[in-house]
Amino acid sequence: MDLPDYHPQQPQPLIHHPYSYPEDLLTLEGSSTSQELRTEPDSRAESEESCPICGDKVSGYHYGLLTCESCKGFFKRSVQNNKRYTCADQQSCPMNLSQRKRCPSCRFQKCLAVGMKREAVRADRMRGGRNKFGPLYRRDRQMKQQKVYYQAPYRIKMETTQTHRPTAPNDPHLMSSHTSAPLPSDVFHQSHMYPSDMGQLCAPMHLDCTMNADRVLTPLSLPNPGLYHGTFPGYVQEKDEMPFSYSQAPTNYVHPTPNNSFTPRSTPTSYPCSTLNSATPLSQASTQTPYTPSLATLTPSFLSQLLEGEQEESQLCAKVLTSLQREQANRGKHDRLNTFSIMCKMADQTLFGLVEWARNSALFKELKVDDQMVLLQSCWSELLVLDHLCRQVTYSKEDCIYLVTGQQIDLSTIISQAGGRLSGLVSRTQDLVSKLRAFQLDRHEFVCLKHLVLFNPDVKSVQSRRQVEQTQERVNRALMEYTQQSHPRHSDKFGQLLLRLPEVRSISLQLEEYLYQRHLLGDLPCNSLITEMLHTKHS
DNA sequence: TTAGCCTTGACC
DNA sequence: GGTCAAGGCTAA
Repeated sequence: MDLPDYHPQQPQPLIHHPYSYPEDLLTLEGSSTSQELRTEPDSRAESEESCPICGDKVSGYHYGLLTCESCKGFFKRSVQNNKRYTCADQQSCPMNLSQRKRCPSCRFQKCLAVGMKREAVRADRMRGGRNKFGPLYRRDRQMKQQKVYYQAPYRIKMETTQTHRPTAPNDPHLMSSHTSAPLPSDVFHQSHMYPSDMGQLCAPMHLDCTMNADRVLTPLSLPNPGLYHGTFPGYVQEKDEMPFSYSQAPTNYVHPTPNNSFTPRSTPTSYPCSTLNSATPLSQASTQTPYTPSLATLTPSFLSQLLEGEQEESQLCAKVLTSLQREQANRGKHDRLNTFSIMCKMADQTLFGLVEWARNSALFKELKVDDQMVLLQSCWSELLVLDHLCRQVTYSKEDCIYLVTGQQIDLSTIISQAGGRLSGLVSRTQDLVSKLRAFQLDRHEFVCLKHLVLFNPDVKSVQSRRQVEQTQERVNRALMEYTQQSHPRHSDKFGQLLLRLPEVRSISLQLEEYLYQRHLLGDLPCNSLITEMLHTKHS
């Protein structure tokens, strides 16, 4: 498999500099064997570190971070001469020691992306002396000397900005050991509604639960996190891993406040139109054929019930964390998951949650099991993308990506460390996040979009096509009525939302393609639902 | 144009 | 006076 931005033959450099990085490019783009390439923290002198731009030997701090001499010179020339480069390709050229000269555009972009500062190039060209970054360089050096290496059972090798601590799981399933708690992989097993081949795909992982349920992931803290650059994580980062420790969840902990005024998932919904009070029960309504839209009688209850099936973010977070902790606990000290694998596991657990969500949907339950299967098989990646979008719009800060585990990662970090293919995917998704933010999308609308994606009558081999079609029309109508009433001044919001769905579809297809290629390279974790979904589709 | 080496000068 | 991160020089 030829991945233009993936170069396993050229191990990417191990890096560490004051502004945050995944310790190695392999964490996001590398193969699952990347751990073999890593060295122990602080085992190398600063001069032996690798340039975050090209991987060459670092010669010192230059314009904000540790870089090699050539990238220092390149950046200086570019800024001093006000260069404007153009990439002849797709702005995703590989950047390493042998290829750094090929595309100055991508090189300069990477310089900026990893944190080199234009303002450190002196306008007056005065030589010598110190610049304003001196204290920052000093502090970074001090931090490098600290050998704080927390022995957490689970580490994520990526610069993150913790924005909240998830609530402790209150789901009794999560509190108990694996002997009694159904693993997420049992979602299919327990349903007994899918053919055996589907069930076999999701064999339990037999993981031990080694952590207390009331422990949560928290970042290590530094005395003066505010002293650092905005992208700096604010806590000690080892060269090759981003440590997390477990600590007791504070009793007064509150889940992060959504970025906008969303109605919490579990909170009873209110509607802008007071006339929308009576409701047709979902089960009754779904049996109506043909569906006759009735604004005054259907929408509120219909939307409420759609929302009822939504999973609490804190519960999902706890589930994912528990699963990851089990996984790590089951692994040896030298067999830790790399970041890409951790991301896959997160996505996998999220997908289990989405399958569970669909299964709990009253509308979905009314479909034949075979139809349920083909619909889920068709739209799983779209649901993942929508779920991700919802999380970003609700919780993430600008220029950050909010993980299901509650951690935030600077977008620049991801873009700079991921290969072109993945960073392109991330950028595309972020563009969509921005658009949805502008629309002030709320949870009602998201849940409608999820249902619209799920109930796709165009899926091949759907038997009860008419039923799927009617449900989709019904959700469609509910969304339209809701947007008209909740945003009367934005008359076209409904249409604008629907226009985003092809982009969701396109991103999801790109995601599938990317994941499948990584799967062929052996980078995807075994026994994952995502892998099986990919297999089914490609078979 | 690149990149390795040199010079400079404020800060410690 | 040493350090080191700026800018400058120059061979390739």
